Amino acid sequence: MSSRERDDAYTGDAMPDSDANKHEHGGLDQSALAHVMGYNLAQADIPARKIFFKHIGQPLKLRPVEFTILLLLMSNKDVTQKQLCQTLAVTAPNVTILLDRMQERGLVTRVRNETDRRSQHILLTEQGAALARQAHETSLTMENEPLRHLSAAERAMLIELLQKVARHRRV
Amino acid sequence: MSSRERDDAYTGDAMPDSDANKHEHGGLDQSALAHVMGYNLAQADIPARKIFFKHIGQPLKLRPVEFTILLLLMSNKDVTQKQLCQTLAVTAPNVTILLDRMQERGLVTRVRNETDRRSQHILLTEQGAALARQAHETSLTMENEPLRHLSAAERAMLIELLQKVARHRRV
DNA sequence: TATTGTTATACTCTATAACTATA
DNA sequence: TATAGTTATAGAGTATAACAATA
Repeated sequence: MSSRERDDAYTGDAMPDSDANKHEHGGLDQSALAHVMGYNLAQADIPARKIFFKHIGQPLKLRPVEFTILLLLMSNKDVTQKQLCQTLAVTAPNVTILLDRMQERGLVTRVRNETDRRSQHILLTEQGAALARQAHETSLTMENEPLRHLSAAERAMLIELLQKVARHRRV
Repeated sequence: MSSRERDDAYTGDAMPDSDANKHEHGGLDQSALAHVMGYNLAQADIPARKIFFKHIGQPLKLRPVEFTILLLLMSNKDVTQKQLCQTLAVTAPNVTILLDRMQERGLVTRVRNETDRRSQHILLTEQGAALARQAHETSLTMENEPLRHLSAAERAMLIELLQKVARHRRV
């Protein structure tokens, strides 16, 4: 079956620390998976989540999705739950539950949209806005140290490419 | 901060690629989040998961972690549960449950390590090896069409950068 | 004493179906 | 009829603590 058939695709990557597909965490050869986008996303997500929970998740008592919602509300007016569903790829019932929790915590309020009373606009409270600002501030620097082995250009490139992947999903 | 500072990005909808942080899915301005690695990973993961479930998850009845385990077993000998824990960042009890399920399904067997009888080696059965080969084969091409808007160089670069992020996590 | 793996358990996350209220 | 949101519920994923066997 030759799990080595794609090795050439990774040679000559000109990276300083470019070992082959071996000796990662657990010392397993990952060559059969190296080409799968989803696998690499999951692997990169491990340190990313660790960083998030250390700097924002635990100190501010925020889950990733809650953090995201706060920051989206910070930059957008008249946000509806439907919009959050689409942006976050979370189902409507789960957004309802998330917002219930955030509302009980005094971070957001829901205001019925008077032009279409089926929908509601989600608003940050004073407290929610303050927390959003604090989380945003923290997020600006928290990844610097753990990702110091990536140059600024590499980080910018990585984010650009991730957005290119994300942008072209159909809904 | 003014939540309206990026309104100018509103204009010029229906652009192929070059738009700013607006008009993603749900039409929300994501500028406050655009710099956060974890957020971009999550966004890119949405289409990646969709691709996986369409081509492998549903037809082969495999979850992402099970797929990963199969392919790791395909390329590695004498794999222990401990190694899987470290590579996948999954806790020991959950690896136990995962392997129980895969064993019941006839995909793997566990063989006690005779040099250190605390550990076991996970082996693919005939059936498991066949499924692994099939999944691997599918994984080689399944992302081509949905990621066609990324050039080969961009995909290679993206994967390389993701691995660079992943490689430097401590355990 | 430390390590590998298991059991028991609980908590979170996510998904679906059925419902309401509005349009 | 269709849409925004809710309720109820079940399944999957993930985490911790306590334990057994082995080193």
